[in-house]
Amino acid sequence: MYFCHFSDFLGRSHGTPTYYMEYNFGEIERKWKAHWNQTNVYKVSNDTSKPKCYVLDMFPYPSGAGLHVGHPLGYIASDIYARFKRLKGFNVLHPMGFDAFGLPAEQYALETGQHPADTTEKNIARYREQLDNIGFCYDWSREVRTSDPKYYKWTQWIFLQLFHSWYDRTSQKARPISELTDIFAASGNAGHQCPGDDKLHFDAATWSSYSAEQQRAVLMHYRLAYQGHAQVWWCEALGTVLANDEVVNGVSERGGHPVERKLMRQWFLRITEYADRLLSSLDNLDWSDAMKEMQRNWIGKSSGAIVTFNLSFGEGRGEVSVFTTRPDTIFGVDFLVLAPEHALVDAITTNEQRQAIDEYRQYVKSRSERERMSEVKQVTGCFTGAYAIHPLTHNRVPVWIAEYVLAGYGTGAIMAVPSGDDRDHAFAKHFNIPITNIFGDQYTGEAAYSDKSGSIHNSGFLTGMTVKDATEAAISALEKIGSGTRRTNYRLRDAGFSRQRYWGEPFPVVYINDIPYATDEAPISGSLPVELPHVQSYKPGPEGQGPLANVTEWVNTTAGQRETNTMPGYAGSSWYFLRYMDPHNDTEFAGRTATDYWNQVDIYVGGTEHAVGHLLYSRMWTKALYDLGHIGFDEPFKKLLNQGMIQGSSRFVYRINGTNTFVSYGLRKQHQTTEVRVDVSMVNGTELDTDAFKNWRPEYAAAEFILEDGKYICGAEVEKMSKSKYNVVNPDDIVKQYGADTFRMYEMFLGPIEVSKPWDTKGIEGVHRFLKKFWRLYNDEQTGFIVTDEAPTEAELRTLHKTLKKVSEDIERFSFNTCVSQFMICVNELASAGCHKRAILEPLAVSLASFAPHITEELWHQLGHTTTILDAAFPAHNDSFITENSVNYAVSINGKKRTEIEFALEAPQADIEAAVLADATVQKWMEGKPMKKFIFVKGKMINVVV
RNA sequence: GCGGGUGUGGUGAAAUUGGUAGACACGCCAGACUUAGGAUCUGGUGCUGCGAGGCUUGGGGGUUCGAGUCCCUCCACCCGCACCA
Repeated sequence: MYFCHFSDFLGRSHGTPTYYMEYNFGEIERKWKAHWNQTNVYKVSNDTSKPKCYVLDMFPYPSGAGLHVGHPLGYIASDIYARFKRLKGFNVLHPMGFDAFGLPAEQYALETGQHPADTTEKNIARYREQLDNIGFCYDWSREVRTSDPKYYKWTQWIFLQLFHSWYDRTSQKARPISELTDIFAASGNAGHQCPGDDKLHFDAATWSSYSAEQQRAVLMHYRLAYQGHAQVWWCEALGTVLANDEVVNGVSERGGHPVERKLMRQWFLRITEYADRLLSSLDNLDWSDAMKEMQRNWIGKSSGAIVTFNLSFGEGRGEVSVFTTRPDTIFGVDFLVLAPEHALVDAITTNEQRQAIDEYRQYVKSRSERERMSEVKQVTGCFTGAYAIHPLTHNRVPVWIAEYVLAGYGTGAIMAVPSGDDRDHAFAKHFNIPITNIFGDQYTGEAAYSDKSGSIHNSGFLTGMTVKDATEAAISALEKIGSGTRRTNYRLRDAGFSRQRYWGEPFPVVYINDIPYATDEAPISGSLPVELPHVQSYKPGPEGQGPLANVTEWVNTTAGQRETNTMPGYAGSSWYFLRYMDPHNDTEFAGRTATDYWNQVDIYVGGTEHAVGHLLYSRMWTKALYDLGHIGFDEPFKKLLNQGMIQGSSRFVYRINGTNTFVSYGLRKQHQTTEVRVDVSMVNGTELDTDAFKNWRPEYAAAEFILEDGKYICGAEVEKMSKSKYNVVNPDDIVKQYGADTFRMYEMFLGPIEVSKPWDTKGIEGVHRFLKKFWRLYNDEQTGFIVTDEAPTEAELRTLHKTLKKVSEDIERFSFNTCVSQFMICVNELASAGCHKRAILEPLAVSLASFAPHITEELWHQLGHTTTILDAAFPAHNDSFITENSVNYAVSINGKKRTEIEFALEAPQADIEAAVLADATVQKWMEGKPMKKFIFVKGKMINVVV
């Protein structure tokens, strides 16, 4: 039997397979994919005595562009891990789904005039096809789509749980709001400071005297999902609200229209109540330091004090609070600075300063946030004319406003200590404000001393103390006179939860007389889900409202008007890992038996781009559901693995300016040229297929080329893989050409999973050759199946067991590239030994099965098995086959390796020492000098010191 | 500026606890089989030197019998945060 190699290389079918004597990946993969599909091999049961393992991928947003070779990197890694754990006897949950709601789909729909439901459906079908092509072991019967009403019913339900809950700071957990009303009726809010308004105090009698509406308004300040007001970017020309990243340089990204800040009523999640728990429970997670650090930065905990200063402005009196992380520097305060937007500015500005202040505030308004953030060097500010009274020294200190103080952080006001803070120092120098030195010789007068070591000087009762002691002493002193209090501040803000969009989850909320009611409480008492109405037009509603505001028959119910905002993209993704556990449950978001069994995600694989968004929100939702008793764990993802990006490798040609002639890379310097990107599919390595280039576009049809060595060589550059850079490689093409098994292994072979690296299609040949060589251990191209029952040699057993050991250890530590190397070493050794023995090849096939599932399933059946290799057991390695009884020692003289000598492993050190010293090479390098020391590390090396 | 990470041949990389640096591949060179080779196989390939040898893990310094690995310092690049009080 002779096959045409050429067609084989292209992966074409041979018609009737007479059984694959040579590796015909196309037929093999087609056959087993169909078989696995028919026999439901990937279906996972919740009902088993096996130990569980939950392996999760970050589910994709199905964009119109489809997958490129970079996307599946993490999916392949998790698939290998999931298959490996199954072979190791675990019940493995490895699901996949789609994050199908979102802004891009709505945008794409608006642009193309298709309904987002239709485009999303199409995109998912395409993603599914591409994923299936790679041979993943997902249990598709558990698929979730966030845009499916059966799914978002429970997203809405969880929102209602948050709406009906408050955070008890004493017990540090969420509790039902009904318990809070009981507390208020009994003792007012004295024991539970209001998180939405810390000035709100009432006793039981006052609470009872409130009207039902007033009580609801108070409760809104406590709810975990609550309504408040926030600034959004409003674009009059587009008639819509824009996301932060849709606003570039103060105008809309689309169209460049002017935008303005607009205050709108919005839903929020009170994630700030969870700040401390989100921070402290990071310590127990098996996440990378970088990832934990990003979350810590985002939460931004800083401890210090609130200090209150009395104010005097002309005849007026008042007070202002500042937040400081350095209460120990209180005696160094030379002035206060308020944010220009601070509410007090108008009131305290004196008549003499009013014009200057108004002008300065006008100037600040004209500055975009981007400008305010990027210009760090320039010092600006304006004196208000008001003075503050220092609470300890009773000195008068001037009150300024400056753009470097932000309204939204702390209290929007600071106490400036120029001798201890760089920005305050620069400000004082610029405006000639006298500087009080509280650091003695440590402060030079040239730059602020912001170091926290050393001691405090010139500071009354704090003088001589360390920073730490002075901080404590200052806070107690301020507390005693009622001018300050200890305070922990967080950078973290409550999460905005409203979007003025169509393609998202509707809120289960109805307004009666403008007061929001949950649909599951009286007087609404409706049921979930609140379905998103299918509409033809989803243009923005009036006055910045979402498109749903136009659907009056949906908005107006007998009880009242529906909320017309929708939930943001992260709503559905904050809990999807729970739904996979029990995806068809109609009565609960997931049954408790299921969530108790599957518990936390053991390994979560995804990119770093979700470091703070998705990963923080899902942690908060998990904690809230845990507090309310719905699940039994309060962290969702035990271990996190961040895959690196696969970058594109772009190719360039060089057009001689003003001509249609292109010059090869090496000769381009001899001409004035313009760099032009070309599609990587037309380039083999760096050699351009000039005919393909001519056919690419009409304007290149008559292109001419200046070649070097008869070839046109392209320039190359590594950059992000994207359509616009013409460097996208589609996994479908690679699978067609080399097969899914080769593709999977090559992605893993590229390097460590966490590291970003460029895609290079050329390198795939090595992995493909490996699989062909592996195949030939089992099959001869002329005679077919050649596996024998001969007894294996010691060397063959050593090769096998070394491989089993390394591969099982490396998979556990997610080092997949080294596994592939080890398989190559193993197959190279077995091929050289001419090994075709079942005792070696059967376990080897199982060990490779998680990397190359198709070829190993085929060989498994050739070996006579009738059940799937997925249900085989991963062969245990036996150390006794691995240990060698002699070692080739590296022998060094003074730490430099000079020779190698072989000794038995158990040889006594004295014998070895004698033999080494007698060795001719050793004697030559010792140059007759006496030996000082003999270092012998058993099994490793020998060093002679002279 | 702060925090985190990375730096090893022409290329992707390996070296898990300090113990033979460059495994395994790509590419390249030479050869075998062949009508042919994008099939398969064999040998070579860090740099330098005719050679013995010398040099080599971003640069410099240190600890050690021994450092890619530990410590100090400097440099470059990537990621996150940032007039954050």
